[in-house]
Formats: sequence, C-alpha cells, structure tokens
Amino acid sequence: MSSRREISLAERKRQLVADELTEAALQLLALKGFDGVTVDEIVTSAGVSKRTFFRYFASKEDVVVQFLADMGTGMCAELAARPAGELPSEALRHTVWVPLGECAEHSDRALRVVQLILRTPALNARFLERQARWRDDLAAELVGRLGLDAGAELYPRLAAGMALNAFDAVLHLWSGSDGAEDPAALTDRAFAVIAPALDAVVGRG
Amino acid sequence: MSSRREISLAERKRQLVADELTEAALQLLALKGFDGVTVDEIVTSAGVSKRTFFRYFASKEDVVVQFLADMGTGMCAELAARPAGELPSEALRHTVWVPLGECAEHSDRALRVVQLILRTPALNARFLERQARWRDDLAAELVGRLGLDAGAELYPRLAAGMALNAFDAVLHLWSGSDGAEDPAALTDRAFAVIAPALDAVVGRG
DNA sequence: CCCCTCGTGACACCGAGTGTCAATGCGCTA
DNA sequence: TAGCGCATTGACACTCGGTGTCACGAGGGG
Repeated sequence: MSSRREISLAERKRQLVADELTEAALQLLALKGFDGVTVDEIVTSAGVSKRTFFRYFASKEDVVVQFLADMGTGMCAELAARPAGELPSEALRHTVWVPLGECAEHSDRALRVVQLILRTPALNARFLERQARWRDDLAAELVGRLGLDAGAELYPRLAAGMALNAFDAVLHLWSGSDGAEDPAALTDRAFAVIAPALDAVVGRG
Repeated sequence: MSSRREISLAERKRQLVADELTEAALQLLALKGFDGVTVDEIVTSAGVSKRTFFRYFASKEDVVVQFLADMGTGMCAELAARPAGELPSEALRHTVWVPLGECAEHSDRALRVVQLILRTPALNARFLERQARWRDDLAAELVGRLGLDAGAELYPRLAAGMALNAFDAVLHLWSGSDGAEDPAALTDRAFAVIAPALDAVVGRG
C-alpha cells in the first residue's frame, strides 16, 4: 500500500528540492546577471551539492528555461483542443495565447525571467532551441488537424513558424516595454498581420 | 609605403591560419561528430596552439557557424539593393535567396556543413542566435525601405521573421533530402505561402 | 533483522574558455 | 646594420560547466 505514497512522497521531495534550486538561482541571477553567478554559488545558497544540481537540471541555462517547459506541452494541447472547423489563424492565435496569458497573469515574476532570457545570449539560444521543438510539434499537430498528406511539409512548418514568430515578437515588445504593452492587444495585432498567409491554404486547398 | 603591404601580408597570414583551422575542424567534425572532437585535436591537426584557436574563433561552435557569417551581411546588402517599388515578398525572396544560392552552388561542402549544424543541438542553437540577429537587421532595413514610422514595430519584425522562417524551412528540407530537393523551387513555394501576409501591408497602408 | 534501492555528497576528472607573460618575427628608423 | 616598436604566437595556470564513480545513510519490504 505504501508504493503509491512512497512515489508521491519522493515526487514531493524532488519538487521541493527543484523549487529551492530555482528559487535560489532566479534570485541570484536577477541580482548579478547570468554570467556573474556560478553554479557553486547557487548550490551553496540552496544548501545542496553541485552534483545534485545537475541531477535536477541538465545545464545552468536549464534552471531558467525549465521555467517555461510546460508552456510547450500546453500549447500543443491547446491546438489539439481547438474545434476542428476553426480557421488556422484563430486556432493558432489561441494556441500562442496559452503561454502569453500565463506571462500576463504572473507578470511580476514572468517579466523578470523573460527579460533575463532575452538579454542573455546563452539563455536566448536555449529558448530558441526550445521554440524550434515547439514548432515541430505544432507543425505535426497541424498536419493531423487539417488532414494534409505527408507530402505537403511546407505549409504546416511555415504556419507553426509564423505563429511562434508572432509569439516571439509579442514577448519582445512586452519585455521591452517593461510590461506596459498589453500582450493580448499585441497578439491580436500580430495575428492580423500573419492571418492572410495562415488562412490562404484553406481557400485554395 | 610598407604600411599597405604590411597590413595586407598580416591579413593574408591571418586568413591562412583561419583557413587551416576551419579545414582541420570541418574534416574532423564531419568524421567524428561535434562532441566527439576536442579543440585540442583540432589545433594539433592544424599545428597551432589552443590559445591561438580561441584568438580566431570565439568558441568551438564558431569555427562551424562562422562559415555562414558573411551570409547575414550579404542578405542585408541584397535587401538594401532591391528596387524601391518592389513588393516586400519579392524583395525578401531575393534577399533570402542569397545564402541559399551559395549553398546550392557549392552543394558538396555546404550540404555537409548544414547537415552538421542542423543535427547538432549546440550548433543549431548558435545558428538560431545568428538568425535572430539577421532578423533584427532585416527588420531595420524594412523600416527604412517602406518608410514606416518607428511606432509600427510589429510588421517589419514579423515580415523579416517570416522570410527567415521560409529560409529555415528550405534549408531543413534541402538538408533532409541530402540535396535532392531543389532550393530554388522550395523557396518559390515557401514564399507563395507567406506572400499574402508580406504584401498585405502595402494594400492597406 | 537484513537487504535493497534511491537520493545525496564528496571527489576526481574532462573539456571549453581566459589571463598572463615571455619569445619570436617583421617593418620601420636612425 | 643595429635598435625600436608592434603584432602574433606558444606555454602555462586557472576558472568554470559538466560527468563518472563510489561510498554513505535513510527508508521501505521481505
């Protein structure tokens, strides 16, 4: 009977350590910048060993970028959940709004993290890597969604790329304005620009 | 009178060392993969010290990505050189074709390098970083080109992003097909998809 | 009560990247 | 031709990110 509890307990312990680590890391990184903080400082502040840090995060960048990990899966799930008949531009706009809405919600912490990521080359690179993975997932979802044959590999990839491109632009403008700009309005304006390309395919076939 | 010659000689020596380094690196990397080769192996093969390597390249990734360095400046120059009245989709299609055409030209070496970059996460990340810089440059060029005011920051960024997105998609398909796909045809098809969004702005104002 | 497993810390180690300094080569000038 | 100045290089030590290994302790099951 303890197997369920044991797993749950272990899971909670893991989560506890992970939270402690991210908390310590985010505080130090926001204070001294990404390159100004060593992993040893982080683990000393969190009270664990360096080896343990790398058991929880694959790299020093990961402790920041992991913060946005579930956004990708959330986006893909949202796209899968959109009604079948919806226009691509509408479906993708809602899809991209999932992580953006989260940012707007806890704008206090999210803004600092996003600004740290966008102004730190190493973090930005990791972020772009992650976006590339999201794009592939969204493209695959689009193929199934629109019933395209496997030969038409160009449109889904471009459509997913355009959506994430809009996502990226909104994030930059929001971060650059220190949160003054409204993400929802920016998203609407961005999708107004790209919608003609997104929806042209349904008009042609 | 020797100042010109001296500079020229020094320049040529620098170029010689750089070429030797990239040559040795590319050969080893193509053979054993990015993570399977250390910088020490490269410099031993090239006959210089490790310190010298890092005087020529900022990082181990750079020795590969630098291979595509002038592509960015070439693209920006091409966009600046396009006729003023040209539609954005046309101007950007020619812009993106500059690096693609180079790839198609020396497809033997370019293909191996591109494949190495796209399948190596660390190299891919650097490549995406570089693309982000290109996107900013292209966006700035578009602002001047279309006479947009500084307030409309959304369209130029999205347009440049879409163009580079198409560039990236073409590169992936070309690389994934081992060079079998025709880059020119892929580029045309990709821009046929995104053109409605690219040119909508001139129809509206 | 013993065993087994899992998480952790400690330690050594590798590889990327940097700072520093001495030596070398080369053009220039007296 | 001798000497000066500048740029490039090699050698070395060092920091830091990241990994492999092992021994230890806690906790749970037989």
